[in-house]
Amino acid sequence: MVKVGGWSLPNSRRDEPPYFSKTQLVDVLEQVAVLLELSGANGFKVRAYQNASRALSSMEEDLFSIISEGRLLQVKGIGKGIGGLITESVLHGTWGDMQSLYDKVPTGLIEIVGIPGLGPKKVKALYDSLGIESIEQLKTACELDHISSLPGFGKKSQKKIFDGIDLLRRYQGRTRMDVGLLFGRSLEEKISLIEGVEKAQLAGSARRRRETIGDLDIVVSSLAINHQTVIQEILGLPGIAEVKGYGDSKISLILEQEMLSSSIGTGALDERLAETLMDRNSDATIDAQVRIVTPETFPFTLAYFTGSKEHNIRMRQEAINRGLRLNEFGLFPESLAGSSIGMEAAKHTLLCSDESEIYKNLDMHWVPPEMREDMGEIEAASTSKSLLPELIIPEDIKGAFHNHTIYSDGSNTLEEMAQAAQSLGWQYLGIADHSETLNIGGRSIGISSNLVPNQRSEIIKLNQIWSDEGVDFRLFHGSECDILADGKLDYSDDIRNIFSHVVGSIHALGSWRNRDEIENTEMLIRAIEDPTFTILGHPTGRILQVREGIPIDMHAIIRRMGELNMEGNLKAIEINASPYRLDLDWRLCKFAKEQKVPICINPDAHDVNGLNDVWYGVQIARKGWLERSDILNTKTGAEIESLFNVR
DNA sequence: GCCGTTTTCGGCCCGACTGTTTTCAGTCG
Repeated sequence: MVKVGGWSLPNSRRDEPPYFSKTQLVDVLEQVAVLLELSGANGFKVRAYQNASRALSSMEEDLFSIISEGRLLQVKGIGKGIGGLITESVLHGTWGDMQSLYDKVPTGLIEIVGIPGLGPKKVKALYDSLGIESIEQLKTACELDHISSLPGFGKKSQKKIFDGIDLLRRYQGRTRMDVGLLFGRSLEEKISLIEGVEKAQLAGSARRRRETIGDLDIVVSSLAINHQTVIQEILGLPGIAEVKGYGDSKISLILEQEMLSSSIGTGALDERLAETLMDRNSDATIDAQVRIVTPETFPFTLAYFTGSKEHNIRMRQEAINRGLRLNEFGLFPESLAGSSIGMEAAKHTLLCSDESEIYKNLDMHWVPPEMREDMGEIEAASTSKSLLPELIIPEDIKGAFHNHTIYSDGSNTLEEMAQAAQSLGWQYLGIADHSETLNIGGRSIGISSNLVPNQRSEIIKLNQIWSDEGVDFRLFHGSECDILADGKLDYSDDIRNIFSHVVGSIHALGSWRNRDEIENTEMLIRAIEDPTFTILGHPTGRILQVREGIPIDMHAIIRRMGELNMEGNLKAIEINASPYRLDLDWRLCKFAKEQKVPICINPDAHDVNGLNDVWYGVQIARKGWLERSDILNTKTGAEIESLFNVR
């Protein structure tokens, strides 16, 4: 989904190259693709811009270096045309004649393509014939019955557009992973219990563990003779706000809160979340697509609706390379399928009892769902000895380093937090309360310098008790220390040296937002280089669906941390496991691993229940290709003690 | 616009669904 805000070419805040950052280029290329589409450009050209944007965003090296060294055109997906535009903008700060494209397309059109059923072609037709360039105008045109007589439109289209405008207004966009999974598992469970259902499995972005989920996809396996009764049963389930449509093999639904209230057998974690949602009297809903297939077809359909679009494209290409064709019903020789399509073509499918056999027929190892994003997994799975990592699991976690108590803005005591950690089977808990300068809304939140020793002695006392009792558990006395606008850390050097570990975090985002990426990166690196600095907390400050992170070159920061680690320091980076943050972004995890920067999965808990959030962090780590050995909090308490500043 | 055991043009992933048409274009995932 394209954001409408900031729909213009960026101006540079710098007076020397690089005038623009990679992130800015990624955004511009994506916008250009949309504008081209709306102005009726060739679809393949549009895709070229999308591909180039994607290529840039997954590029790990510094863009300016690549351009300076003349290596830009070696990047797959960037050719002469787009490469020239990128080079011009970065080196000279200008955008060629791109401004004319921006001028040509009214920004209102971008909003209009968000209406379900209206794509770029139809939006352009409305603009060309009726001059419609805003949602308001479109609504009026519907009311005046001006749409239905247009070629290619009709009465039904007009009504659909009119209803769609309302839908767009209510449309919440994507749903956070925790909430989406809650709905998804609940529906999955209810369908599984229906008679005649062999299996119901969540697919789509929920199964891939994206940090936000668009709509839910559920694939249901059932013998053909049972399909009709199963469909009727599903339509009658509680918690369905609306049935958008259904046929012989597919149901499209909108789920509402009641779906959660009657859920059974979910863990304590999910029950609490369900309660919270109900308490807030939230009107959150989520769309769900249910596909009913036969047991033989199930693995193909599951794989098809699990892979990201990009992963699936690559998979189909792998099939083509072997004289095969892959669709949601099977994998079959092109020669036998001929001109038939869909289920008919799949009559000749190779039999696969599960997903792994589909991959095997394409000479690949099975790829965990989280990794199906075309981020290198196809290549890694295609080698004779798999290069896919053995992904971390939640049970590997032995503690966490960033948690709050009543000393700052937490709501439980040291003892209560420790007890909760012990009941999770952890060997340690890192306390990292806020530092002195932090105040939110004029209220001071952090621990003042003179109170730090109090917390220290309380922790020493508790640790002594466990040690005496022979309990393998300890608290680490750390700090979530503010990184100030000039890159200095809060507290004096003396105070910071008291702590076993320092989680450096940015909280006062204002000045960081008003600076460019290059300056922010410089300041943050300055903070990281401080000898007392241990862990970078919620690295970009993003809050999912609320605010973007600060402009920052994460690749450069991770590279620098890697260098410092090579010099014998311990500089780690956090995956903040709060489902509303999930920052570090999963796309950067693999890079951090390659640069030898350890990752911590930190729940950032503010109460005893918050510790459970670690589970979401593990999902992100899996998505980011991380193994047990990449994660700092899979180490034992004794190992961490020897790594930290513990005296 | 990008790409290439088919090096400079002709491809570029697959299919369902919808509504408009009367064979298909556009949208969606």
